[in-house]
Amino acid sequence: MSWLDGDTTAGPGDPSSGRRPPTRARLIRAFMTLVQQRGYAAVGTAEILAAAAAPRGSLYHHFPDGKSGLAVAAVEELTDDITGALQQAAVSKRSLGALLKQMASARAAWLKQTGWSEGPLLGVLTNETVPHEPDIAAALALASEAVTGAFTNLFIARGFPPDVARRHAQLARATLDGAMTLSRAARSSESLVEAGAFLARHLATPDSIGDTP
Amino acid sequence: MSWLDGDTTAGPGDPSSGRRPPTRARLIRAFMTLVQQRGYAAVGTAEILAAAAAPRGSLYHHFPDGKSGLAVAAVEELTDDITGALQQAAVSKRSLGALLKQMASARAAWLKQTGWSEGPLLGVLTNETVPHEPDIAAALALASEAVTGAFTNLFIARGFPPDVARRHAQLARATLDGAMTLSRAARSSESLVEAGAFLARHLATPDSIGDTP
DNA sequence: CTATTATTGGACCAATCAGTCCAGAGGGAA
DNA sequence: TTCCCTCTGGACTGATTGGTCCAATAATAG
Repeated sequence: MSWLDGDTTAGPGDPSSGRRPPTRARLIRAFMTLVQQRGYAAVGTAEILAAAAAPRGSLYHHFPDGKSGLAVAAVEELTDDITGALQQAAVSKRSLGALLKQMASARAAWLKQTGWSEGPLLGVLTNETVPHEPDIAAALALASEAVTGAFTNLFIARGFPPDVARRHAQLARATLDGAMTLSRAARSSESLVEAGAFLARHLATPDSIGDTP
Repeated sequence: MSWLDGDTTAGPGDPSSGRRPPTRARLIRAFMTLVQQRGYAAVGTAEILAAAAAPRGSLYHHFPDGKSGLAVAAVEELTDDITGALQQAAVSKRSLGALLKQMASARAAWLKQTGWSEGPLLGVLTNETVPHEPDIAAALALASEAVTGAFTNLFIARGFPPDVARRHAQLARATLDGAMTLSRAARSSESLVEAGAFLARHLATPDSIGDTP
């Protein structure tokens, strides 16, 4: 449940004792970290290569499409991380309110710990690439649907009817991601904490819906 | 109430009949539009200059700090637009629910109209510049506080106690901004429409709070 | 008018960008 | 060994980056 704990950089790639992850995985991790800090366009390939301790040839060997191909792979891997964590959450015994609060506080802790230097990867990629990078935009659309679907399944597993579950999923995602950016701008957890409390209060119980007119 | 209607590019600068706005204003508007489309780092000064039909010398005359100075000015101007619109909304006679719904649907209409090619300016700037552009980050922190304050005043004007008003302000901002990015990724208004409906339902009446333990 | 300041127009620069290319290291399989 | 293929290492390139500099041109003041 690494993503629920707010850690995007752990992941697999470290199967045995102290072996270094393969180059491809190191490139993806370096890309994620740097883009979370400063966005897609501001991060150069040279910097990614340095952070991953990989030569230039390896980047274009593993990702023939270059930087944008690396972005697509990173989006896909992050999607797997997130949906995996949400699946685990769905089958866990924790209450919905506790889960939503934990999602918010985990992100708040991560932001604070990194000195507000890292932000939401899918969000920044969306706002930087949707109009003019069709490959990345397509990957983001798929990722968005997958994550919303995983959130929806979580709400369904907690007893909501599918249509309500999906709307609550959209809400939870929007509020958490938005609060993350606001917290970053203000360098304060206030927004994220309030978001978690609010979601736990209003989305946690099926009978609090009140929108069947 | 241009910002409530989702139009960020209108603004002043056109006082008399058909006079062209002065260079400084044109630079800011060009910057806003381009950054909303593709982010801060991906937009070059040459492109901004071309869009504003201004020579290079003018940029560094009006903004001695260059691109980052232009960003700070754009953030300040957008902040004024937003807080002005919210002040008007606060003194208007419209219901809170109607206002929140309108904010969401105005953004949805704007996104759709531009082919999902423009996004939230403050959000993308936050996630691109906070760790390594101190001037812009400072402007964003001020802007964030000002906008949250304006939202808070709106809730206070509708009868909420100050502390609840501020928390609802954080919530409304986070949810609307987050939903905007999600809508952009999915190229669908679904998320924004749901966000507006949800906020109108849960933040509109003072007695729906239920959080005084 | 002249003097002064504000603004424009654009040539120019060093640094950096993403991407290309290829020689060769490494490691199984035969 | 030899063959084959994956992967690495890094030199190189043309385009573009943000920024500097200054002469030419309004615009305003006296």
